[in-house]
Amino acid sequence: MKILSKREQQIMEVIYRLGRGSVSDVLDEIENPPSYSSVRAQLRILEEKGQLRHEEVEGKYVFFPVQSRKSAARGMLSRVVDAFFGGSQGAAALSLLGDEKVRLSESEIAELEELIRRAKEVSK
Amino acid sequence: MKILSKREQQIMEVIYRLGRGSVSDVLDEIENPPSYSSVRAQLRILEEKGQLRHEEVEGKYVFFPVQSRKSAARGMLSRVVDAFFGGSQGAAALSLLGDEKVRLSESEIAELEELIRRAKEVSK
DNA sequence: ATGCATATGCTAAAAAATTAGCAAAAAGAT
DNA sequence: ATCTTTTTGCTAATTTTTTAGCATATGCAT
Repeated sequence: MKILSKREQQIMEVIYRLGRGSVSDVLDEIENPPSYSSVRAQLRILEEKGQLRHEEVEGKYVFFPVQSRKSAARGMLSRVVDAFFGGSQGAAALSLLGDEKVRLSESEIAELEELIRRAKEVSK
Repeated sequence: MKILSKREQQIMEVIYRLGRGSVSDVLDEIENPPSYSSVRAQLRILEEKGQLRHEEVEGKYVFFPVQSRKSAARGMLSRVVDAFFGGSQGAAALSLLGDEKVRLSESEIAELEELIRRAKEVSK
């Protein structure tokens, strides 16, 4: 996937956080926002670039990502993993989980245990 | 931390991957590279912005990041976690570990088990 | 010592990104 | 019905980013 400009990235992050949104929705989520016009232009550009699509809902355009949140997340994570963890997803995951403030839910713990079980199977 | 431009990001990623590097080192790591001059200018700008420092080694400048790899990694990860996982580091870690291609080393497995033990303690 | 390769410093040009402005349509309120 | 608000379409101006160019210094080989 092509690298996006700063503002474009910011807007994509908003869209992924919201799931979908109109120009105003996006505008409201931006810290020191540019004009309504500018946000509009960015959304149009992102649609041209194939990152977004829109549908008309009650007279206004609602934008949503073409790529699923999951696959976009994978893409972003793998970039960080490559740059900072030498491509090791395990190391990156440990960095995330090693944070003091992390609190895992029961189901997350269960999933982790399952993953570990499988990892052990594989390495046998 | 201020958001960097596309080229600046690309160069920071190279620097973090390499640990440190001269203009040529960085140039060699870029796919469709601009001129030597351009890379030089970017490095200078990144130094002005406080992202990099340099020292002179055998007549040439070697650039290295001001922020440690670890803390830069945390920053990048937390951005992705916020945008795509609603701030849940656990969910992000599971996404990383859930990848089919992941192969965990024995020590990584041990660390994970230790983390889980502690997580269970906390939730008791 | 001359020429070549590889550095940096500085600056200006070119390209891309970002923003705002104006016209017009549609929806809602009075 | 008219006024106000919110919307889109289009376009132009501004700002930032990205790039290259020229002058100059240094090390190395001839």
